[in-house]
Amino acid sequence: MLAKAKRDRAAEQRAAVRAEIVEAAWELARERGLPGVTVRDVAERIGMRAPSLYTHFSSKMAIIDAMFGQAWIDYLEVIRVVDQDLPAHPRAALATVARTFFDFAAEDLVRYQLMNQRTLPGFTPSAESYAPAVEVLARLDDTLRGLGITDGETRDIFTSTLGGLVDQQLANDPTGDRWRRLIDRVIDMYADHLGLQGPPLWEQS
Amino acid sequence: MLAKAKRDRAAEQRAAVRAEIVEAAWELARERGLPGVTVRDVAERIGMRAPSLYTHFSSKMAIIDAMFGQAWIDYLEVIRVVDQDLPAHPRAALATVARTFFDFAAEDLVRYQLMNQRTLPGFTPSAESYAPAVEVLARLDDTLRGLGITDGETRDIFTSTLGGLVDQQLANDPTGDRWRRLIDRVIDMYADHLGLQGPPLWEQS
DNA sequence: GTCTATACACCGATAGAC
DNA sequence: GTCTATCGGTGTATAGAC
Repeated sequence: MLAKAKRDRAAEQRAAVRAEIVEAAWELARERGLPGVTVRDVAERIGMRAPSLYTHFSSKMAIIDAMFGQAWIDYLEVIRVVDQDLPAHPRAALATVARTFFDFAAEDLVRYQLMNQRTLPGFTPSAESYAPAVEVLARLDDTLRGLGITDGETRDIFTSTLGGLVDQQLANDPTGDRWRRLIDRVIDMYADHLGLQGPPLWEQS
Repeated sequence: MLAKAKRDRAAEQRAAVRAEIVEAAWELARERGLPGVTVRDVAERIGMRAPSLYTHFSSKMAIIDAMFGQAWIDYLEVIRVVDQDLPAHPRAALATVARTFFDFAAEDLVRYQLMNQRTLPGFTPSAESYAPAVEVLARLDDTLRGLGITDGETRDIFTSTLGGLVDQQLANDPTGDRWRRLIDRVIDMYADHLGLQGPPLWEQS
């Protein structure tokens, strides 16, 4: 029993150090982009030397992989909360889903690149890190099914249209809201295309 | 006169070498991604040593900048041809514009990343290299205006929706056509939203 | 587990001979 | 204009002392 408790404390300590490493890696990524994350600098930021990190991660890619997984887990937590009280109005529900995704993405360009774009040549997420991404998509499917959207192509149009707004925002106006302001119009356009009932979110002049 | 002719030949030679360098850089980028483009390897590919490249480009970034400019010039040439006989039917014209962009983008993932995404930390195109991109957007404005689309937001919806299809295609199904097949549906959705007349491109079952 | 020291490969860029 | 040689730096990763 004593031994058990001791092992648990050690495991907790190791997990804490791992989290500290990943957090430092995120800081560097935000400041200098994903390629700016180097083992040396991550170690320095938490008062370690580079070789010490290899006690906790087998390689730099393992650190990136942990960042990828954590980002999707963070988003999963966000939508778990949001999904609990989506508006009853279908268009408003779609707009809420869209705005939640948009804001999470726009909040952190580097995180979005890591999560959704193939920006790191050679990086492929591990099955473990990919799992929360799969769950996010499954939940989105559930939500859309609740609104009567069951067709795969129709779902693809939703995700790609939304992704397009995010991409343009991040690429061309990273600190503004030029494309965010279009969310309601785009949701109406999509809802009209589906024949979703209810008043439009956006009033054309 | 003789001196003039001699200078011209020298200038042509220099331009040819520059083009050769840029072409070799593209080959490397396609094979190994944009970060895989190194001055050494570009030089080796054309039978030179790395320092010799600095006779033709002041830095590696200058090479990337030339690649950026050339990519947009290439696309400009494509749409100059396509614009000459766009279909009379407005929806068909939109679909042609969309398919032209989509296919050019999907043809070369790395080129698309360089042209349209902020994937290289620290790279900002020079004014000269950016000029053809501006002209492409101006021509798109002309085309859309010809279809009665004059509002900036409405234009932004077109470009972002189209970009979204491309991004999803490249990120999730780079060799397939899962999102390309949605172009007609998406164009109809957009045209319906605008109140564009004419029969739909895509027949819902 | 963390450290120092270091290996090894690679990078962009420059100096100076030819 | 191209070369050889090299600088000063980067990177990931390992060996071995403590």
